[in-house]
Amino acid sequence: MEKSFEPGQIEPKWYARWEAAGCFAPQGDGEPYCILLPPPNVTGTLHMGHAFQQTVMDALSRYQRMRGRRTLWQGGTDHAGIATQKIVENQLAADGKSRHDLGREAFIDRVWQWKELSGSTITHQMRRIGASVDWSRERFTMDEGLSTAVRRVFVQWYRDGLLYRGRRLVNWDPVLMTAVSELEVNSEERDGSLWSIRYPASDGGDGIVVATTRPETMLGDVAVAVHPDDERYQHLIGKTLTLPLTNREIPVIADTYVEREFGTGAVKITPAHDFNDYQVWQRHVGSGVFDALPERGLLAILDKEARILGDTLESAATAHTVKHAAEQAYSALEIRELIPAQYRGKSTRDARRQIVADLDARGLLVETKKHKLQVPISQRSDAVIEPMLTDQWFLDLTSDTRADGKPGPGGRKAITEPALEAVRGGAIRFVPENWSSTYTQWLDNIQDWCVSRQLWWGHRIPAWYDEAGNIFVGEDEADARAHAASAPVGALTQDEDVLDTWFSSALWPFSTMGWPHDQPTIDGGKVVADWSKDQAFLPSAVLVTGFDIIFFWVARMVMATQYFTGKVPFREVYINAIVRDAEGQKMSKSKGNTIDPLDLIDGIDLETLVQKSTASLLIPQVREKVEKRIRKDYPDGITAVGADAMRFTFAALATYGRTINFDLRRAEGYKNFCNKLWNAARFVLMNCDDSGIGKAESAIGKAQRSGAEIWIRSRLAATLGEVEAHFATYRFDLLAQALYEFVWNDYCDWFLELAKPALADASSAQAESTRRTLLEVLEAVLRALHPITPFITEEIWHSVAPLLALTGDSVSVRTYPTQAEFDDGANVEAIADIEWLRAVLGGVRRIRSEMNVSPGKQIPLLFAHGSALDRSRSERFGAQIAFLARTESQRWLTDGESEPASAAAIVGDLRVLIPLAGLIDLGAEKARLVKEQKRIEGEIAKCNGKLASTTFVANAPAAVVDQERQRLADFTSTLVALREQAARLIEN
RNA sequence: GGGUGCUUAGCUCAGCGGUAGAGCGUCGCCCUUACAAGGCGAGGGUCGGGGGUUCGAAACCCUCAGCACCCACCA
Repeated sequence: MEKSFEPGQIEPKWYARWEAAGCFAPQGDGEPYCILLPPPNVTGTLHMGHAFQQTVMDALSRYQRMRGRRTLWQGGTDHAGIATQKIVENQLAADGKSRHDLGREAFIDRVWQWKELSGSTITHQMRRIGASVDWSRERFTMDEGLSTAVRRVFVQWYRDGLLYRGRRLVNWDPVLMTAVSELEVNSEERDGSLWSIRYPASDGGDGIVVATTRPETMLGDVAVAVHPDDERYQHLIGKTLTLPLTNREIPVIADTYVEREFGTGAVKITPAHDFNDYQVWQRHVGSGVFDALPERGLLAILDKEARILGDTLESAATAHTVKHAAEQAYSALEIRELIPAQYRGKSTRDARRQIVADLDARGLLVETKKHKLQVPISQRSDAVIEPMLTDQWFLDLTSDTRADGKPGPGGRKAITEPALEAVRGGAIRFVPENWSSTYTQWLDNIQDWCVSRQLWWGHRIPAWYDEAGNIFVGEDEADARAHAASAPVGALTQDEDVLDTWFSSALWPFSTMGWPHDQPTIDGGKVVADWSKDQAFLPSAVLVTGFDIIFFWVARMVMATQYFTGKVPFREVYINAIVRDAEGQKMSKSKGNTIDPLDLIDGIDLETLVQKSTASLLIPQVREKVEKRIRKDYPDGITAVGADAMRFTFAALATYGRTINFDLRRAEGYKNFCNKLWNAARFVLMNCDDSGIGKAESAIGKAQRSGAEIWIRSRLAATLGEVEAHFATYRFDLLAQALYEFVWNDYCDWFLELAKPALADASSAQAESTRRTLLEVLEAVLRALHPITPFITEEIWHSVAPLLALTGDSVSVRTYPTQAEFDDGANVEAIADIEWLRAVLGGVRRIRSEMNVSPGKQIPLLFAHGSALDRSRSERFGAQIAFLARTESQRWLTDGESEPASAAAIVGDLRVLIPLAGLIDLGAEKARLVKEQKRIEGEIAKCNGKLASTTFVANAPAAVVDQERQRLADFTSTLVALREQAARLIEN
């Protein structure tokens, strides 16, 4: 073995071997265990959050695989509709082109090329991380099988009356030119203005002053609302006002939605461009108020680029389909009556400026003041979202009855309720548990899901329209015709839109398992899934994911999977923390605080890192800022720590907390741990090579084990027990810590050191037994660590296993060690022995350190007082004490022999003496004893305080009281001994 | 406005009713034959403030303060 651990030299070869040997395919006939990889978006490369999550999933997969479960880690990637389309559009934009220049087909081809590139980058990264995904089953949300599932689901939901097409107010992104769901909209505070505008009464009175942040939408106003109890406006309720700049009359309505204290207490109602107004309008439809203009209440005054409608519509040539043409024609006719010509075709911004100016000119602008307002922002484009009335497809999640009026349950009962019940009833469990309330609260307040997107990249909606605008839904055109209630008028044209990317993600738990095919799914000549067999992996065991997609993905998977398979998609949802940088800041490219997991594994020099981090940044100021930050944060670049150390770091940071702050220094610390393990293995191998230890014929039995061996085995058993418990509760931090402490503090610091004297006479029975324990414990540790650090453990294991004559798999560590393997029952004495030894050595070392006795200096040691057990222990561990305490001699004080002036360590009744002669300063030792006395006196005072309390003695459990008494007794005898020693020094 | 977390050593975080812990950092002494990416030793905290429950509280309850995040319709 090399002298130090070089991850770069061992990691690459192992992954290739595992994969070639098919190690990651489900094997055996154990109980199935499945983890679904949240498919990464094919938008670029994986970041630290992915690496963290995948480390957790990989650790679980490898652990269960080693425990004999028939394990599948199902992997793949997601087409990520908007995000991916945008990346490719940006690439085109660099050449001054738009997707329309290429046309739909050519553009999609281009996106596929990008998908191949990005997808392979991602899978390469995952391999470097060590992810044990079964690549033979890798899927992509737009591959053939999954696309079939998408169509099947769409059609089925449609036929069950749960998917409907409707003209509704949706969140429109005017930059990306598509609808988005409410989840894709964030609210941000922005500086704006609040304008107060007078709407004169129709009868010539003063009318009402309304306050608005969006004056340009006034052209679409259908009413002004006031609070029903507002005395100021009582006389106007039911009357009409004249909408300024137009000749329209609009009613004053009363609605409790209005806050009397805000603004003027009067709100303009624009149902086509505001969600609240839409609801107010709906409440008053049919109340008689709107009879004069029922339809206009729904008319959008803005087009899809958020410009005031009008003349632009004349060139409706941009309409790509019958559907769009019809929609726009519908709007165009009536809207022309609504909108004065001078505002048509203007952007919201320009229209606002002009309308405010015009109002001011007519003396109707009462006041303009600064105002902070919450603005809806598109997550994808940062554009200000425009609520817009359009035709979209929705999944009904709210009604009790079918949308199409046929008998059957509606969305709430058919889809939402079962999803709530799954969590309430415990069929699905969140870890940590409190996330379940986040989930249920969202589902309780869910809205219908807008599933259509005006994009090209994605699953095209399987709906067709005839020339009369009738809808035909089917898995393909023929199917759609076959299921039609009446024959289509003229030719059919397929819907231009695609589905929300989360639509296919929602099906991931069963679409990847071959649903709905009865026959195996073949891709590229190989079977990737077979529903008849693979549904055994449903429900999967655990979903590992971030809380940011509980709504987007987790809830929707539950809804879809239950609806179509009758099963929950997973039994547990482990919500992992979000990875932040060392200062707790979100990682983002524009901040320059992202780290590519591969750069942490392989290392990267500063200049390359700067170049890489700034390459994709287009704004010079951002570029400069990022460069500055990187030069400050990583003055020497990033040192290579290897995949194992990175993984161990992630495990150690995986607490139940919500965020983890990733600190590079932590990773360097765990690289040292890997090195420690490596060197421990070197030591063991140096001592055990060719010794024949562990061969089947070896006669070494339990009886010959030394106290140290029994002790380390019992410590290992305890550690394995802890690890098992922590795996069950997803406490990777505690698990990593338990293993770290065992390897470093118990095995390396103590057992290896204790083994050295035992190995001195290589041919002795003691040496033989020790070698066997060294090997057995090391081998078990390697297996125990394997799920977290697979590469280094695999590498070392192949050197260690043959020495134990293990006939294990030639490719990989395969079974997980159990507590029972090392739990030898009664070992109380051995443990007490080692504790004694550690106390003796600790005492001597402290004296050496505090008295400034050079660590290399050999010292004489005297034992005094002690019991027969102390005497026996000092004899049994004489060699270890000599080695670890560097003694030149050890002996017991004989009866009647006077004790020389010494520094003393007190261990129970025993006193371990180091004679002063020339070695130790008398004054310093006195001071040391006094200090120690003070500490003990403090402890004694605490014990006495407790025991003096009658309520404590009366009420505390007997065991606690006894423990306290024992502590008092121990401290007291130690104090006595310390005092005696101090007195003896003074005599001298 | 509603909700969920967090506040423990210089930093990052475990502990969640019975002697305050870990890693990193700091300070000594050491190249001791696996490892200086190391060894040995040391220092460092009235567990955010204030109440309460209890024999006993960092932990349980109440309250205040600060921080973070999620949801929500003040135009």
